[in-house]
Formats: sequence, C-alpha cells, structure tokens
Amino acid sequence: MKKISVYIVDDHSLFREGLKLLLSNLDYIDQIYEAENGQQFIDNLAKNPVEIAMLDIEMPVMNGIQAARRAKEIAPDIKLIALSMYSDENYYLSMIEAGACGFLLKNSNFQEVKKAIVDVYHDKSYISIEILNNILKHPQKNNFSSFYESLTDREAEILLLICKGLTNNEIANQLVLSKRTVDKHRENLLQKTQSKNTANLVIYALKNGYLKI
Amino acid sequence: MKKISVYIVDDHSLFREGLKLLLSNLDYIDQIYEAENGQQFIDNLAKNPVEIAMLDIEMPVMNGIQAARRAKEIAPDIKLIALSMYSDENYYLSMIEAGACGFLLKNSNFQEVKKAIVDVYHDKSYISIEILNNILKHPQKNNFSSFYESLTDREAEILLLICKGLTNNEIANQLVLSKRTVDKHRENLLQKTQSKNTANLVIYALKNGYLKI
DNA sequence: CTGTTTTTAAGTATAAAGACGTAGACCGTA
DNA sequence: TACGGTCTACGTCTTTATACTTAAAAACAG
Repeated sequence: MKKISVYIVDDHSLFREGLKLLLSNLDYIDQIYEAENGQQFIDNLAKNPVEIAMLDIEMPVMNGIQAARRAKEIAPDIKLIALSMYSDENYYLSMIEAGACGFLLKNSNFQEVKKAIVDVYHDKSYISIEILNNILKHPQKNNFSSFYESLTDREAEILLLICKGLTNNEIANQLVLSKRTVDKHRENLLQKTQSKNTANLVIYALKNGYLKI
Repeated sequence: MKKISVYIVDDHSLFREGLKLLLSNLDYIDQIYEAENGQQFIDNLAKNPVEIAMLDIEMPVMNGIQAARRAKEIAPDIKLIALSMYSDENYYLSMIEAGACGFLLKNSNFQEVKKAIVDVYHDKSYISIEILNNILKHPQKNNFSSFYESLTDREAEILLLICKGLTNNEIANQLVLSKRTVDKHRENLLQKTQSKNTANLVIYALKNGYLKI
C-alpha cells in the first residue's frame, strides 16, 4: 500500500503532538504535518500535499468548515476527516457539504482513527458510531432547515454581544445603530434559533459555536 | 530520580492516548493511568496511586475542581496539574483552593508539560506563561470575593432553571414558590455572581460548573 | 438590470427583569 | 437560648425584553 501523508489541523498543540506520535508509529503513514488553525493549513497545503487532512471544527482564525472548502479548491482529491466534539453536532451537515467524508469524535479511541484513515483513503466514508447515534437522537438539530436558516453575519455579531451581557441599547451604541434595529435583530435571533429568551440564546450560541468560553 | 506515576483525567480519549504516548517515551515516567472523568479517577485512585494527576477542568459527571478536592482527601500528597482551555480562566482560583499547583493550557507544547511535571513533582508550582498573562489581563475575573460568596443550594437550583430559559413565574410554579421569592433569589444571584443580567448569569453558571451543556 | 436577502428602522403593546427596601419563619450551632 | 444564615414573601418603580406589524435602503447574485 502506498504510504499516506496526513495533515493534523487543531488549535491544541498537545492534542496535535499526541496524535502525531500515535500516527507516526503506523507503518503506512508517511509525512505528518501540523497546523494550529485553518489559515495556517491552507497557507501551507500546496507546499505540503497530503492524502488526508484531519480537521478540528472549532478553531480560531479559520474554522474547519471554511478550511475544508478551501482545501477542496486547492487539492480536489484531498480526503477530509472532521474531528469534532459532542458540541459540534450542528456542523456535521456543513462539513459534509464542505467535502468531509470522515467524522471522528475527539473522544473516540485510536482504533477508530486508524479505521477512519484507512476507510477514507480508500474512498469510503467513515463515521464514528457515537456521532451517528447523536444524529439519530437529535434529528431536528441536524436537519437541513436549521442549516439553511443559519445566522447572518450581523446576527452572529449581535448574538455575541447579547451573550456578553449587553442590553439592546448598549449594543446599539456600540455598533452605531438604532435601538429598534437591535430589537429587531434580537427578535429574529429568537425566532431563528427557536429560543424563548436570552438564556436560551446564550445556550444556543454556545452549542453552535458562536460563543467560546 | 524515582520514577513518577501519572494519572491523565480527560474526557477526550484521543487526547488521553496522545498524551500517554508522549509521556511513555520519558524514562522518568512510571505508570500512566487514564480516566475519562473525575468520578472514574476518584473511584480508582486508591487502586492506582500516583504522584501526579493531570486534570482537565471541564468534564462530564465530575469536573476537575471537585475531582481535585476529593483526590486531596484520598491522597493528601498527590500533586495536581490542571489542564485548562483558555476559557477556564474563572476556575483558576477554585483549582488553587482545591490543591492544584500546576497550570497548563491544552495548547501548550510538550516541553511545557514535561517542565510542569518535573517542577510539580519537586514541590514547585508551575504555571504556563499564557495563563499568567491571561490572569494579569483579567484581574477582576480572578479575585477572591466572587469565590467566597458561593451559591446556596436553592440559588443553584434556581440558577439552573434560569439557564434552561424559564421565567421567574415558571420557576415559581415549578418549585411551588411565590414569584416574588424567585425574583429575590434571582436578584441575589445577580449580586453574588457580579452579573448584570441573564446572559451573564448563564455564562457564570457554565464557567463555575453549575451548568453542563 | 432584477429579484432576493440582509440590514436598517419604527409603531404599539404587553411581559419580564432589575433595583431599591422590609421582614417573618426556619434551622443549625455556639 | 441567642445568633447568623437561609428561605420565604411583598411593595414600588424603572428598565429591558418580547411580540406583532410594516417598510425602506443596501448588498448581492443571477
């Protein structure tokens, strides 16, 4: 079997180092490159071509979804494996659409990682059983409607400020808008996210990667 | 030098496996045990005594702070290293109070991990420079006042319901209380947690382990 | 250029939250 | 028993948030 080169893209250095060491012990793994965010990965992908990239979804600077899209533009044949947390459930469809064909939870074991790499390398898709379970348990969270009604940039911006505890008035001042405009954005946010109030909004923001704590 | 046994307590299996492999290559490391949450760690600590435990702060079932307290009860001489994310800044004091004397960010490199283990083993404390920076940048978030005014059981109960998005009226109905009582509890919560509003309360609940998502 | 989405803004309501203060009941303990 | 802390409850007033509607710029894609 031809050896497989791999890119590990994750913002936690320890995680990268550990995974790299685990993979380096496999005889069918060739080069292993690291990047600490999507931007760094994209910037160096041409220089370091790989068969497989393992992408964390939540990362600073450029997240896994954007990175996946760009990677497929640069190297259409690249295979992408998403490394997700439980909390990333709402991103799965975006990742599929961006070209990922492997899905691993970060708390899956190394056996699964190896299987994912081999499967994906052979043009099969791999999804860890926990993720599948998760999707089946929360079908409403993974349907396309919620996916298509994603938040606009402005809405995401305002959502963040709401989560920081600013009132509509304060947000309006900060963004130089009318308070009524912010009122409306907030109302749309509640509707889009199926939230009843501010508390629900904060939880939504957290679960959907808009807010990092 | 006597060899050092280490417990790795983290809910991400891949992270554990990677760190374990990294550590196992060091000649001064003896046994390496793993647990995927605080409960599992505490349950097996007597069976697997170690010099050093590396504790993730945010974990399901039992978090790092509770685990640290219990561990010190079971094995007063154990040395504890907190493995934190950027987001755990509000936990530092709790972790110090719980007995941790090492602080590592998960995106620190393996060099730092090694130094932390050696330092902590020799009764020195170790704190990664990024964490120190972070504390110095946000001194108000790390003061003792908030730490000493911990919440009562009732307050914690009501905090949870607030986070779930219930209104004071709904909470009053659910707990068979007057709405005015819930009003008062909420007011006290805001004061104790130094929060301005519901959004701040939810964030507080998350950062302080009252709420798990 | 045209249709769509996003962003902006406002009117008019009601509901909920937040900021003061006060005070009795209960419970463990010093 | 007396004290401190918690839990309960109420009054009043101000500020914020929520719900419903309408609509005009602005940005953008086909």
